[in-house]
Amino acid sequence: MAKRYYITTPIYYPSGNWHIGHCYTTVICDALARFHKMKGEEVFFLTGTDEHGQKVEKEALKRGITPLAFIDPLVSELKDMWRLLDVRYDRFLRTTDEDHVKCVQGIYQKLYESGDIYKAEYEGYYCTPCEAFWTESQLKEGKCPDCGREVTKQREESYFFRLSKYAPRILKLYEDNPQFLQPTSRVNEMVNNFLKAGLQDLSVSRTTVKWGIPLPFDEKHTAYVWIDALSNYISALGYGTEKDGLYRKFWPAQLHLVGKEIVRFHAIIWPAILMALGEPLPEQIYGHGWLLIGGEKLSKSKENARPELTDPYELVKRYGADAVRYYLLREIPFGSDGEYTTERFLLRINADLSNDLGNLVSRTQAMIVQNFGAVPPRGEAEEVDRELIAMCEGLFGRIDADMGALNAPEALAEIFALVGRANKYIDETTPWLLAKDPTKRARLGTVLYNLAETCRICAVALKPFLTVAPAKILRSFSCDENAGFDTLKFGVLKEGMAVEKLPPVFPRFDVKRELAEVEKLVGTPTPLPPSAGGGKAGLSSAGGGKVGMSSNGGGKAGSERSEGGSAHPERSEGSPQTKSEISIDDFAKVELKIGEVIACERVAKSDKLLHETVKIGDEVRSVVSGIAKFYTPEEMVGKKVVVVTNLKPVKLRGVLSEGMILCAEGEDGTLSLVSPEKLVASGATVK
RNA sequence: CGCGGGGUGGAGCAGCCAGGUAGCUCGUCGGGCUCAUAACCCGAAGGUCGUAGGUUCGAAUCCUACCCCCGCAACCA
Repeated sequence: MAKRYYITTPIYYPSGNWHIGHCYTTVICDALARFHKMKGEEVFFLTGTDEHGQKVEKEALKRGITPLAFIDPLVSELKDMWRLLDVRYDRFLRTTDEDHVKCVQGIYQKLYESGDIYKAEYEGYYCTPCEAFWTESQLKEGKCPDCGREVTKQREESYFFRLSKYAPRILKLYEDNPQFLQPTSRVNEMVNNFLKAGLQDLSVSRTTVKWGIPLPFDEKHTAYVWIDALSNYISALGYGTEKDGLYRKFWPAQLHLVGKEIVRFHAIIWPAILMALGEPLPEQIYGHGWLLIGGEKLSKSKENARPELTDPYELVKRYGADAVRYYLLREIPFGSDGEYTTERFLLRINADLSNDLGNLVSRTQAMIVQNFGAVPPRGEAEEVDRELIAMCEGLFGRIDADMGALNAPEALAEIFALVGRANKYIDETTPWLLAKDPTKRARLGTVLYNLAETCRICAVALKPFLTVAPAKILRSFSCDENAGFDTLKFGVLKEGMAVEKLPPVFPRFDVKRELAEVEKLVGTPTPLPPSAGGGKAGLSSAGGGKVGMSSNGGGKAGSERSEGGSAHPERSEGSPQTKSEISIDDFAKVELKIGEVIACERVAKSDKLLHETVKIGDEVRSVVSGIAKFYTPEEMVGKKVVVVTNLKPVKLRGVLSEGMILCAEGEDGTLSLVSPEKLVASGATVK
């Protein structure tokens, strides 16, 4: 029986902001799935969406539509994105799918009956703004650990999962099984942060959220979104139903690939649930790093942030699925965070795909077509040939080892080492000289055969990673584009097979021109880092935004909230510093007035915030600003400042802020207040 | 003493766990080649491996202390 391989992505929370981070996780999984399929294994690749929870409920309510009406378009967008990137999953699970809902209910029922889920009063502390319950031990100095605001004691009825009971077994699991959680640094994180302190029983139901799965034994309660979400890994296979053939075949999974921010749920809660159910545990949880967007890291200075094109749709449209897949699989250092910039992207695909691989195919095919018209006969191998052939023969073993360690960048490096070797081989054997000497025709044939065969082998090896070009290359050598890894040996091409000269498989991009166009597309021009570009007056404060790779959505790690992953609110259209052109009407939406600071104090337990009382005409407002590092409360008093007066009020550190004071931000991040040049009465309009 | 990651030629990184000539990609400079997508091949320059001690015949690697950067916790409206 064929070996089986079950691999999953997290299920994604439909926030309406599908970004390149989602692509990263999913493309790696897709490459792994394809790789194992090509090895002849039976593969099941699962992805999907996590659709329940308070946040969706609220968003839908806000729009006056049903949750599903809100979610459906987002889900089809996501599926479109996978189609664009040639991601081929075996199932796309939505947590609103009927079979999933039934399965989750079954899980609750079973755990309830076994006593692992029990009903209790949740005497907790409620933080109204966060809508979160906290236990006494979770509080920080008696305040909400999430936002630091006051909490009130309340009781809520809730069902609990006996997570505490499983802590020792989970610790032992890590010890006995170093492969279970990777990279190993994550193990320390789990052990130090959570397990050592001892686990609390986990509240696994909500009465405040309606958009979710009702508990079978108590309809007033809705399933906790993380239990709902995690269950997808087995519900997708029909766990607990009569049709559990897939489950029996594929469970336990070989790999749950997740972003590092949700490792905790996968490495602690999920195994505990499976233990409680008496089911086998997945073989491995891998917590990958994040893709950082924009900017050449550096300090806090946000001036270095460059506008980057990161919209996956745009990227694929512009550069093709292969280029995007290649970059994601090749450039991000394995296991750690990586950084995306348009420039690096372009340099990478130009250097590897166009210059090395595409050009190798071009020159090989050109010479074959010019001199033979088809695959030439293969003669006696010389020393140089043998070196190339040996490298071809050993290729599969090397990439198999790399992929076994989930190391796609290294596997690709191996393939491109062979591409490089072949380019060098051309210089060593100088086929264009051989072609001029009729007595060397046999040797020429051998050289070109070796090159053609190397091209074919590289194409086959690249198939899990790239989905367009390898097939094209294989067809142009009259080879089966569906070939598996069993063809990764030297000598498969036969004399006389037709060879077609392809147009450039990967056309080169003019980096300078692309960068300029991307800037135009995304917005503001790039301030050259070393130049004295000066500061920017900005409403915006976020710099190079970080994009969470694959937030599963059920709230940030460490919190008990059910509100759902807002892991990447920073990036809206384009990059934060990049504004597109607007009309005067758009500008008119912002109401700016002159205000006078009449009182100012630090915000308690905050190192960045000042709380100003600002007089704007007859009105007095409370405003909080993140400028404590640059201005003392004393010097603020009496200042005339520009205030955005129609901004939606928010609470920062528990203090109400009813506006924003404009500042210019210097190159080093220093903030400087913007003030009227001449004497103007407070309340005056700024336009 | 909150948790975690990191500091290696101009840029991005590997090497560290198991100490033994500091390596890769890109960039720069020089040369070669003309089959090829101004691509390809060769060579060179460029490094106090964050700092200071220690262990050792020998330290980027092991130990100790310290400095700096980033992320999270927990705040830039």
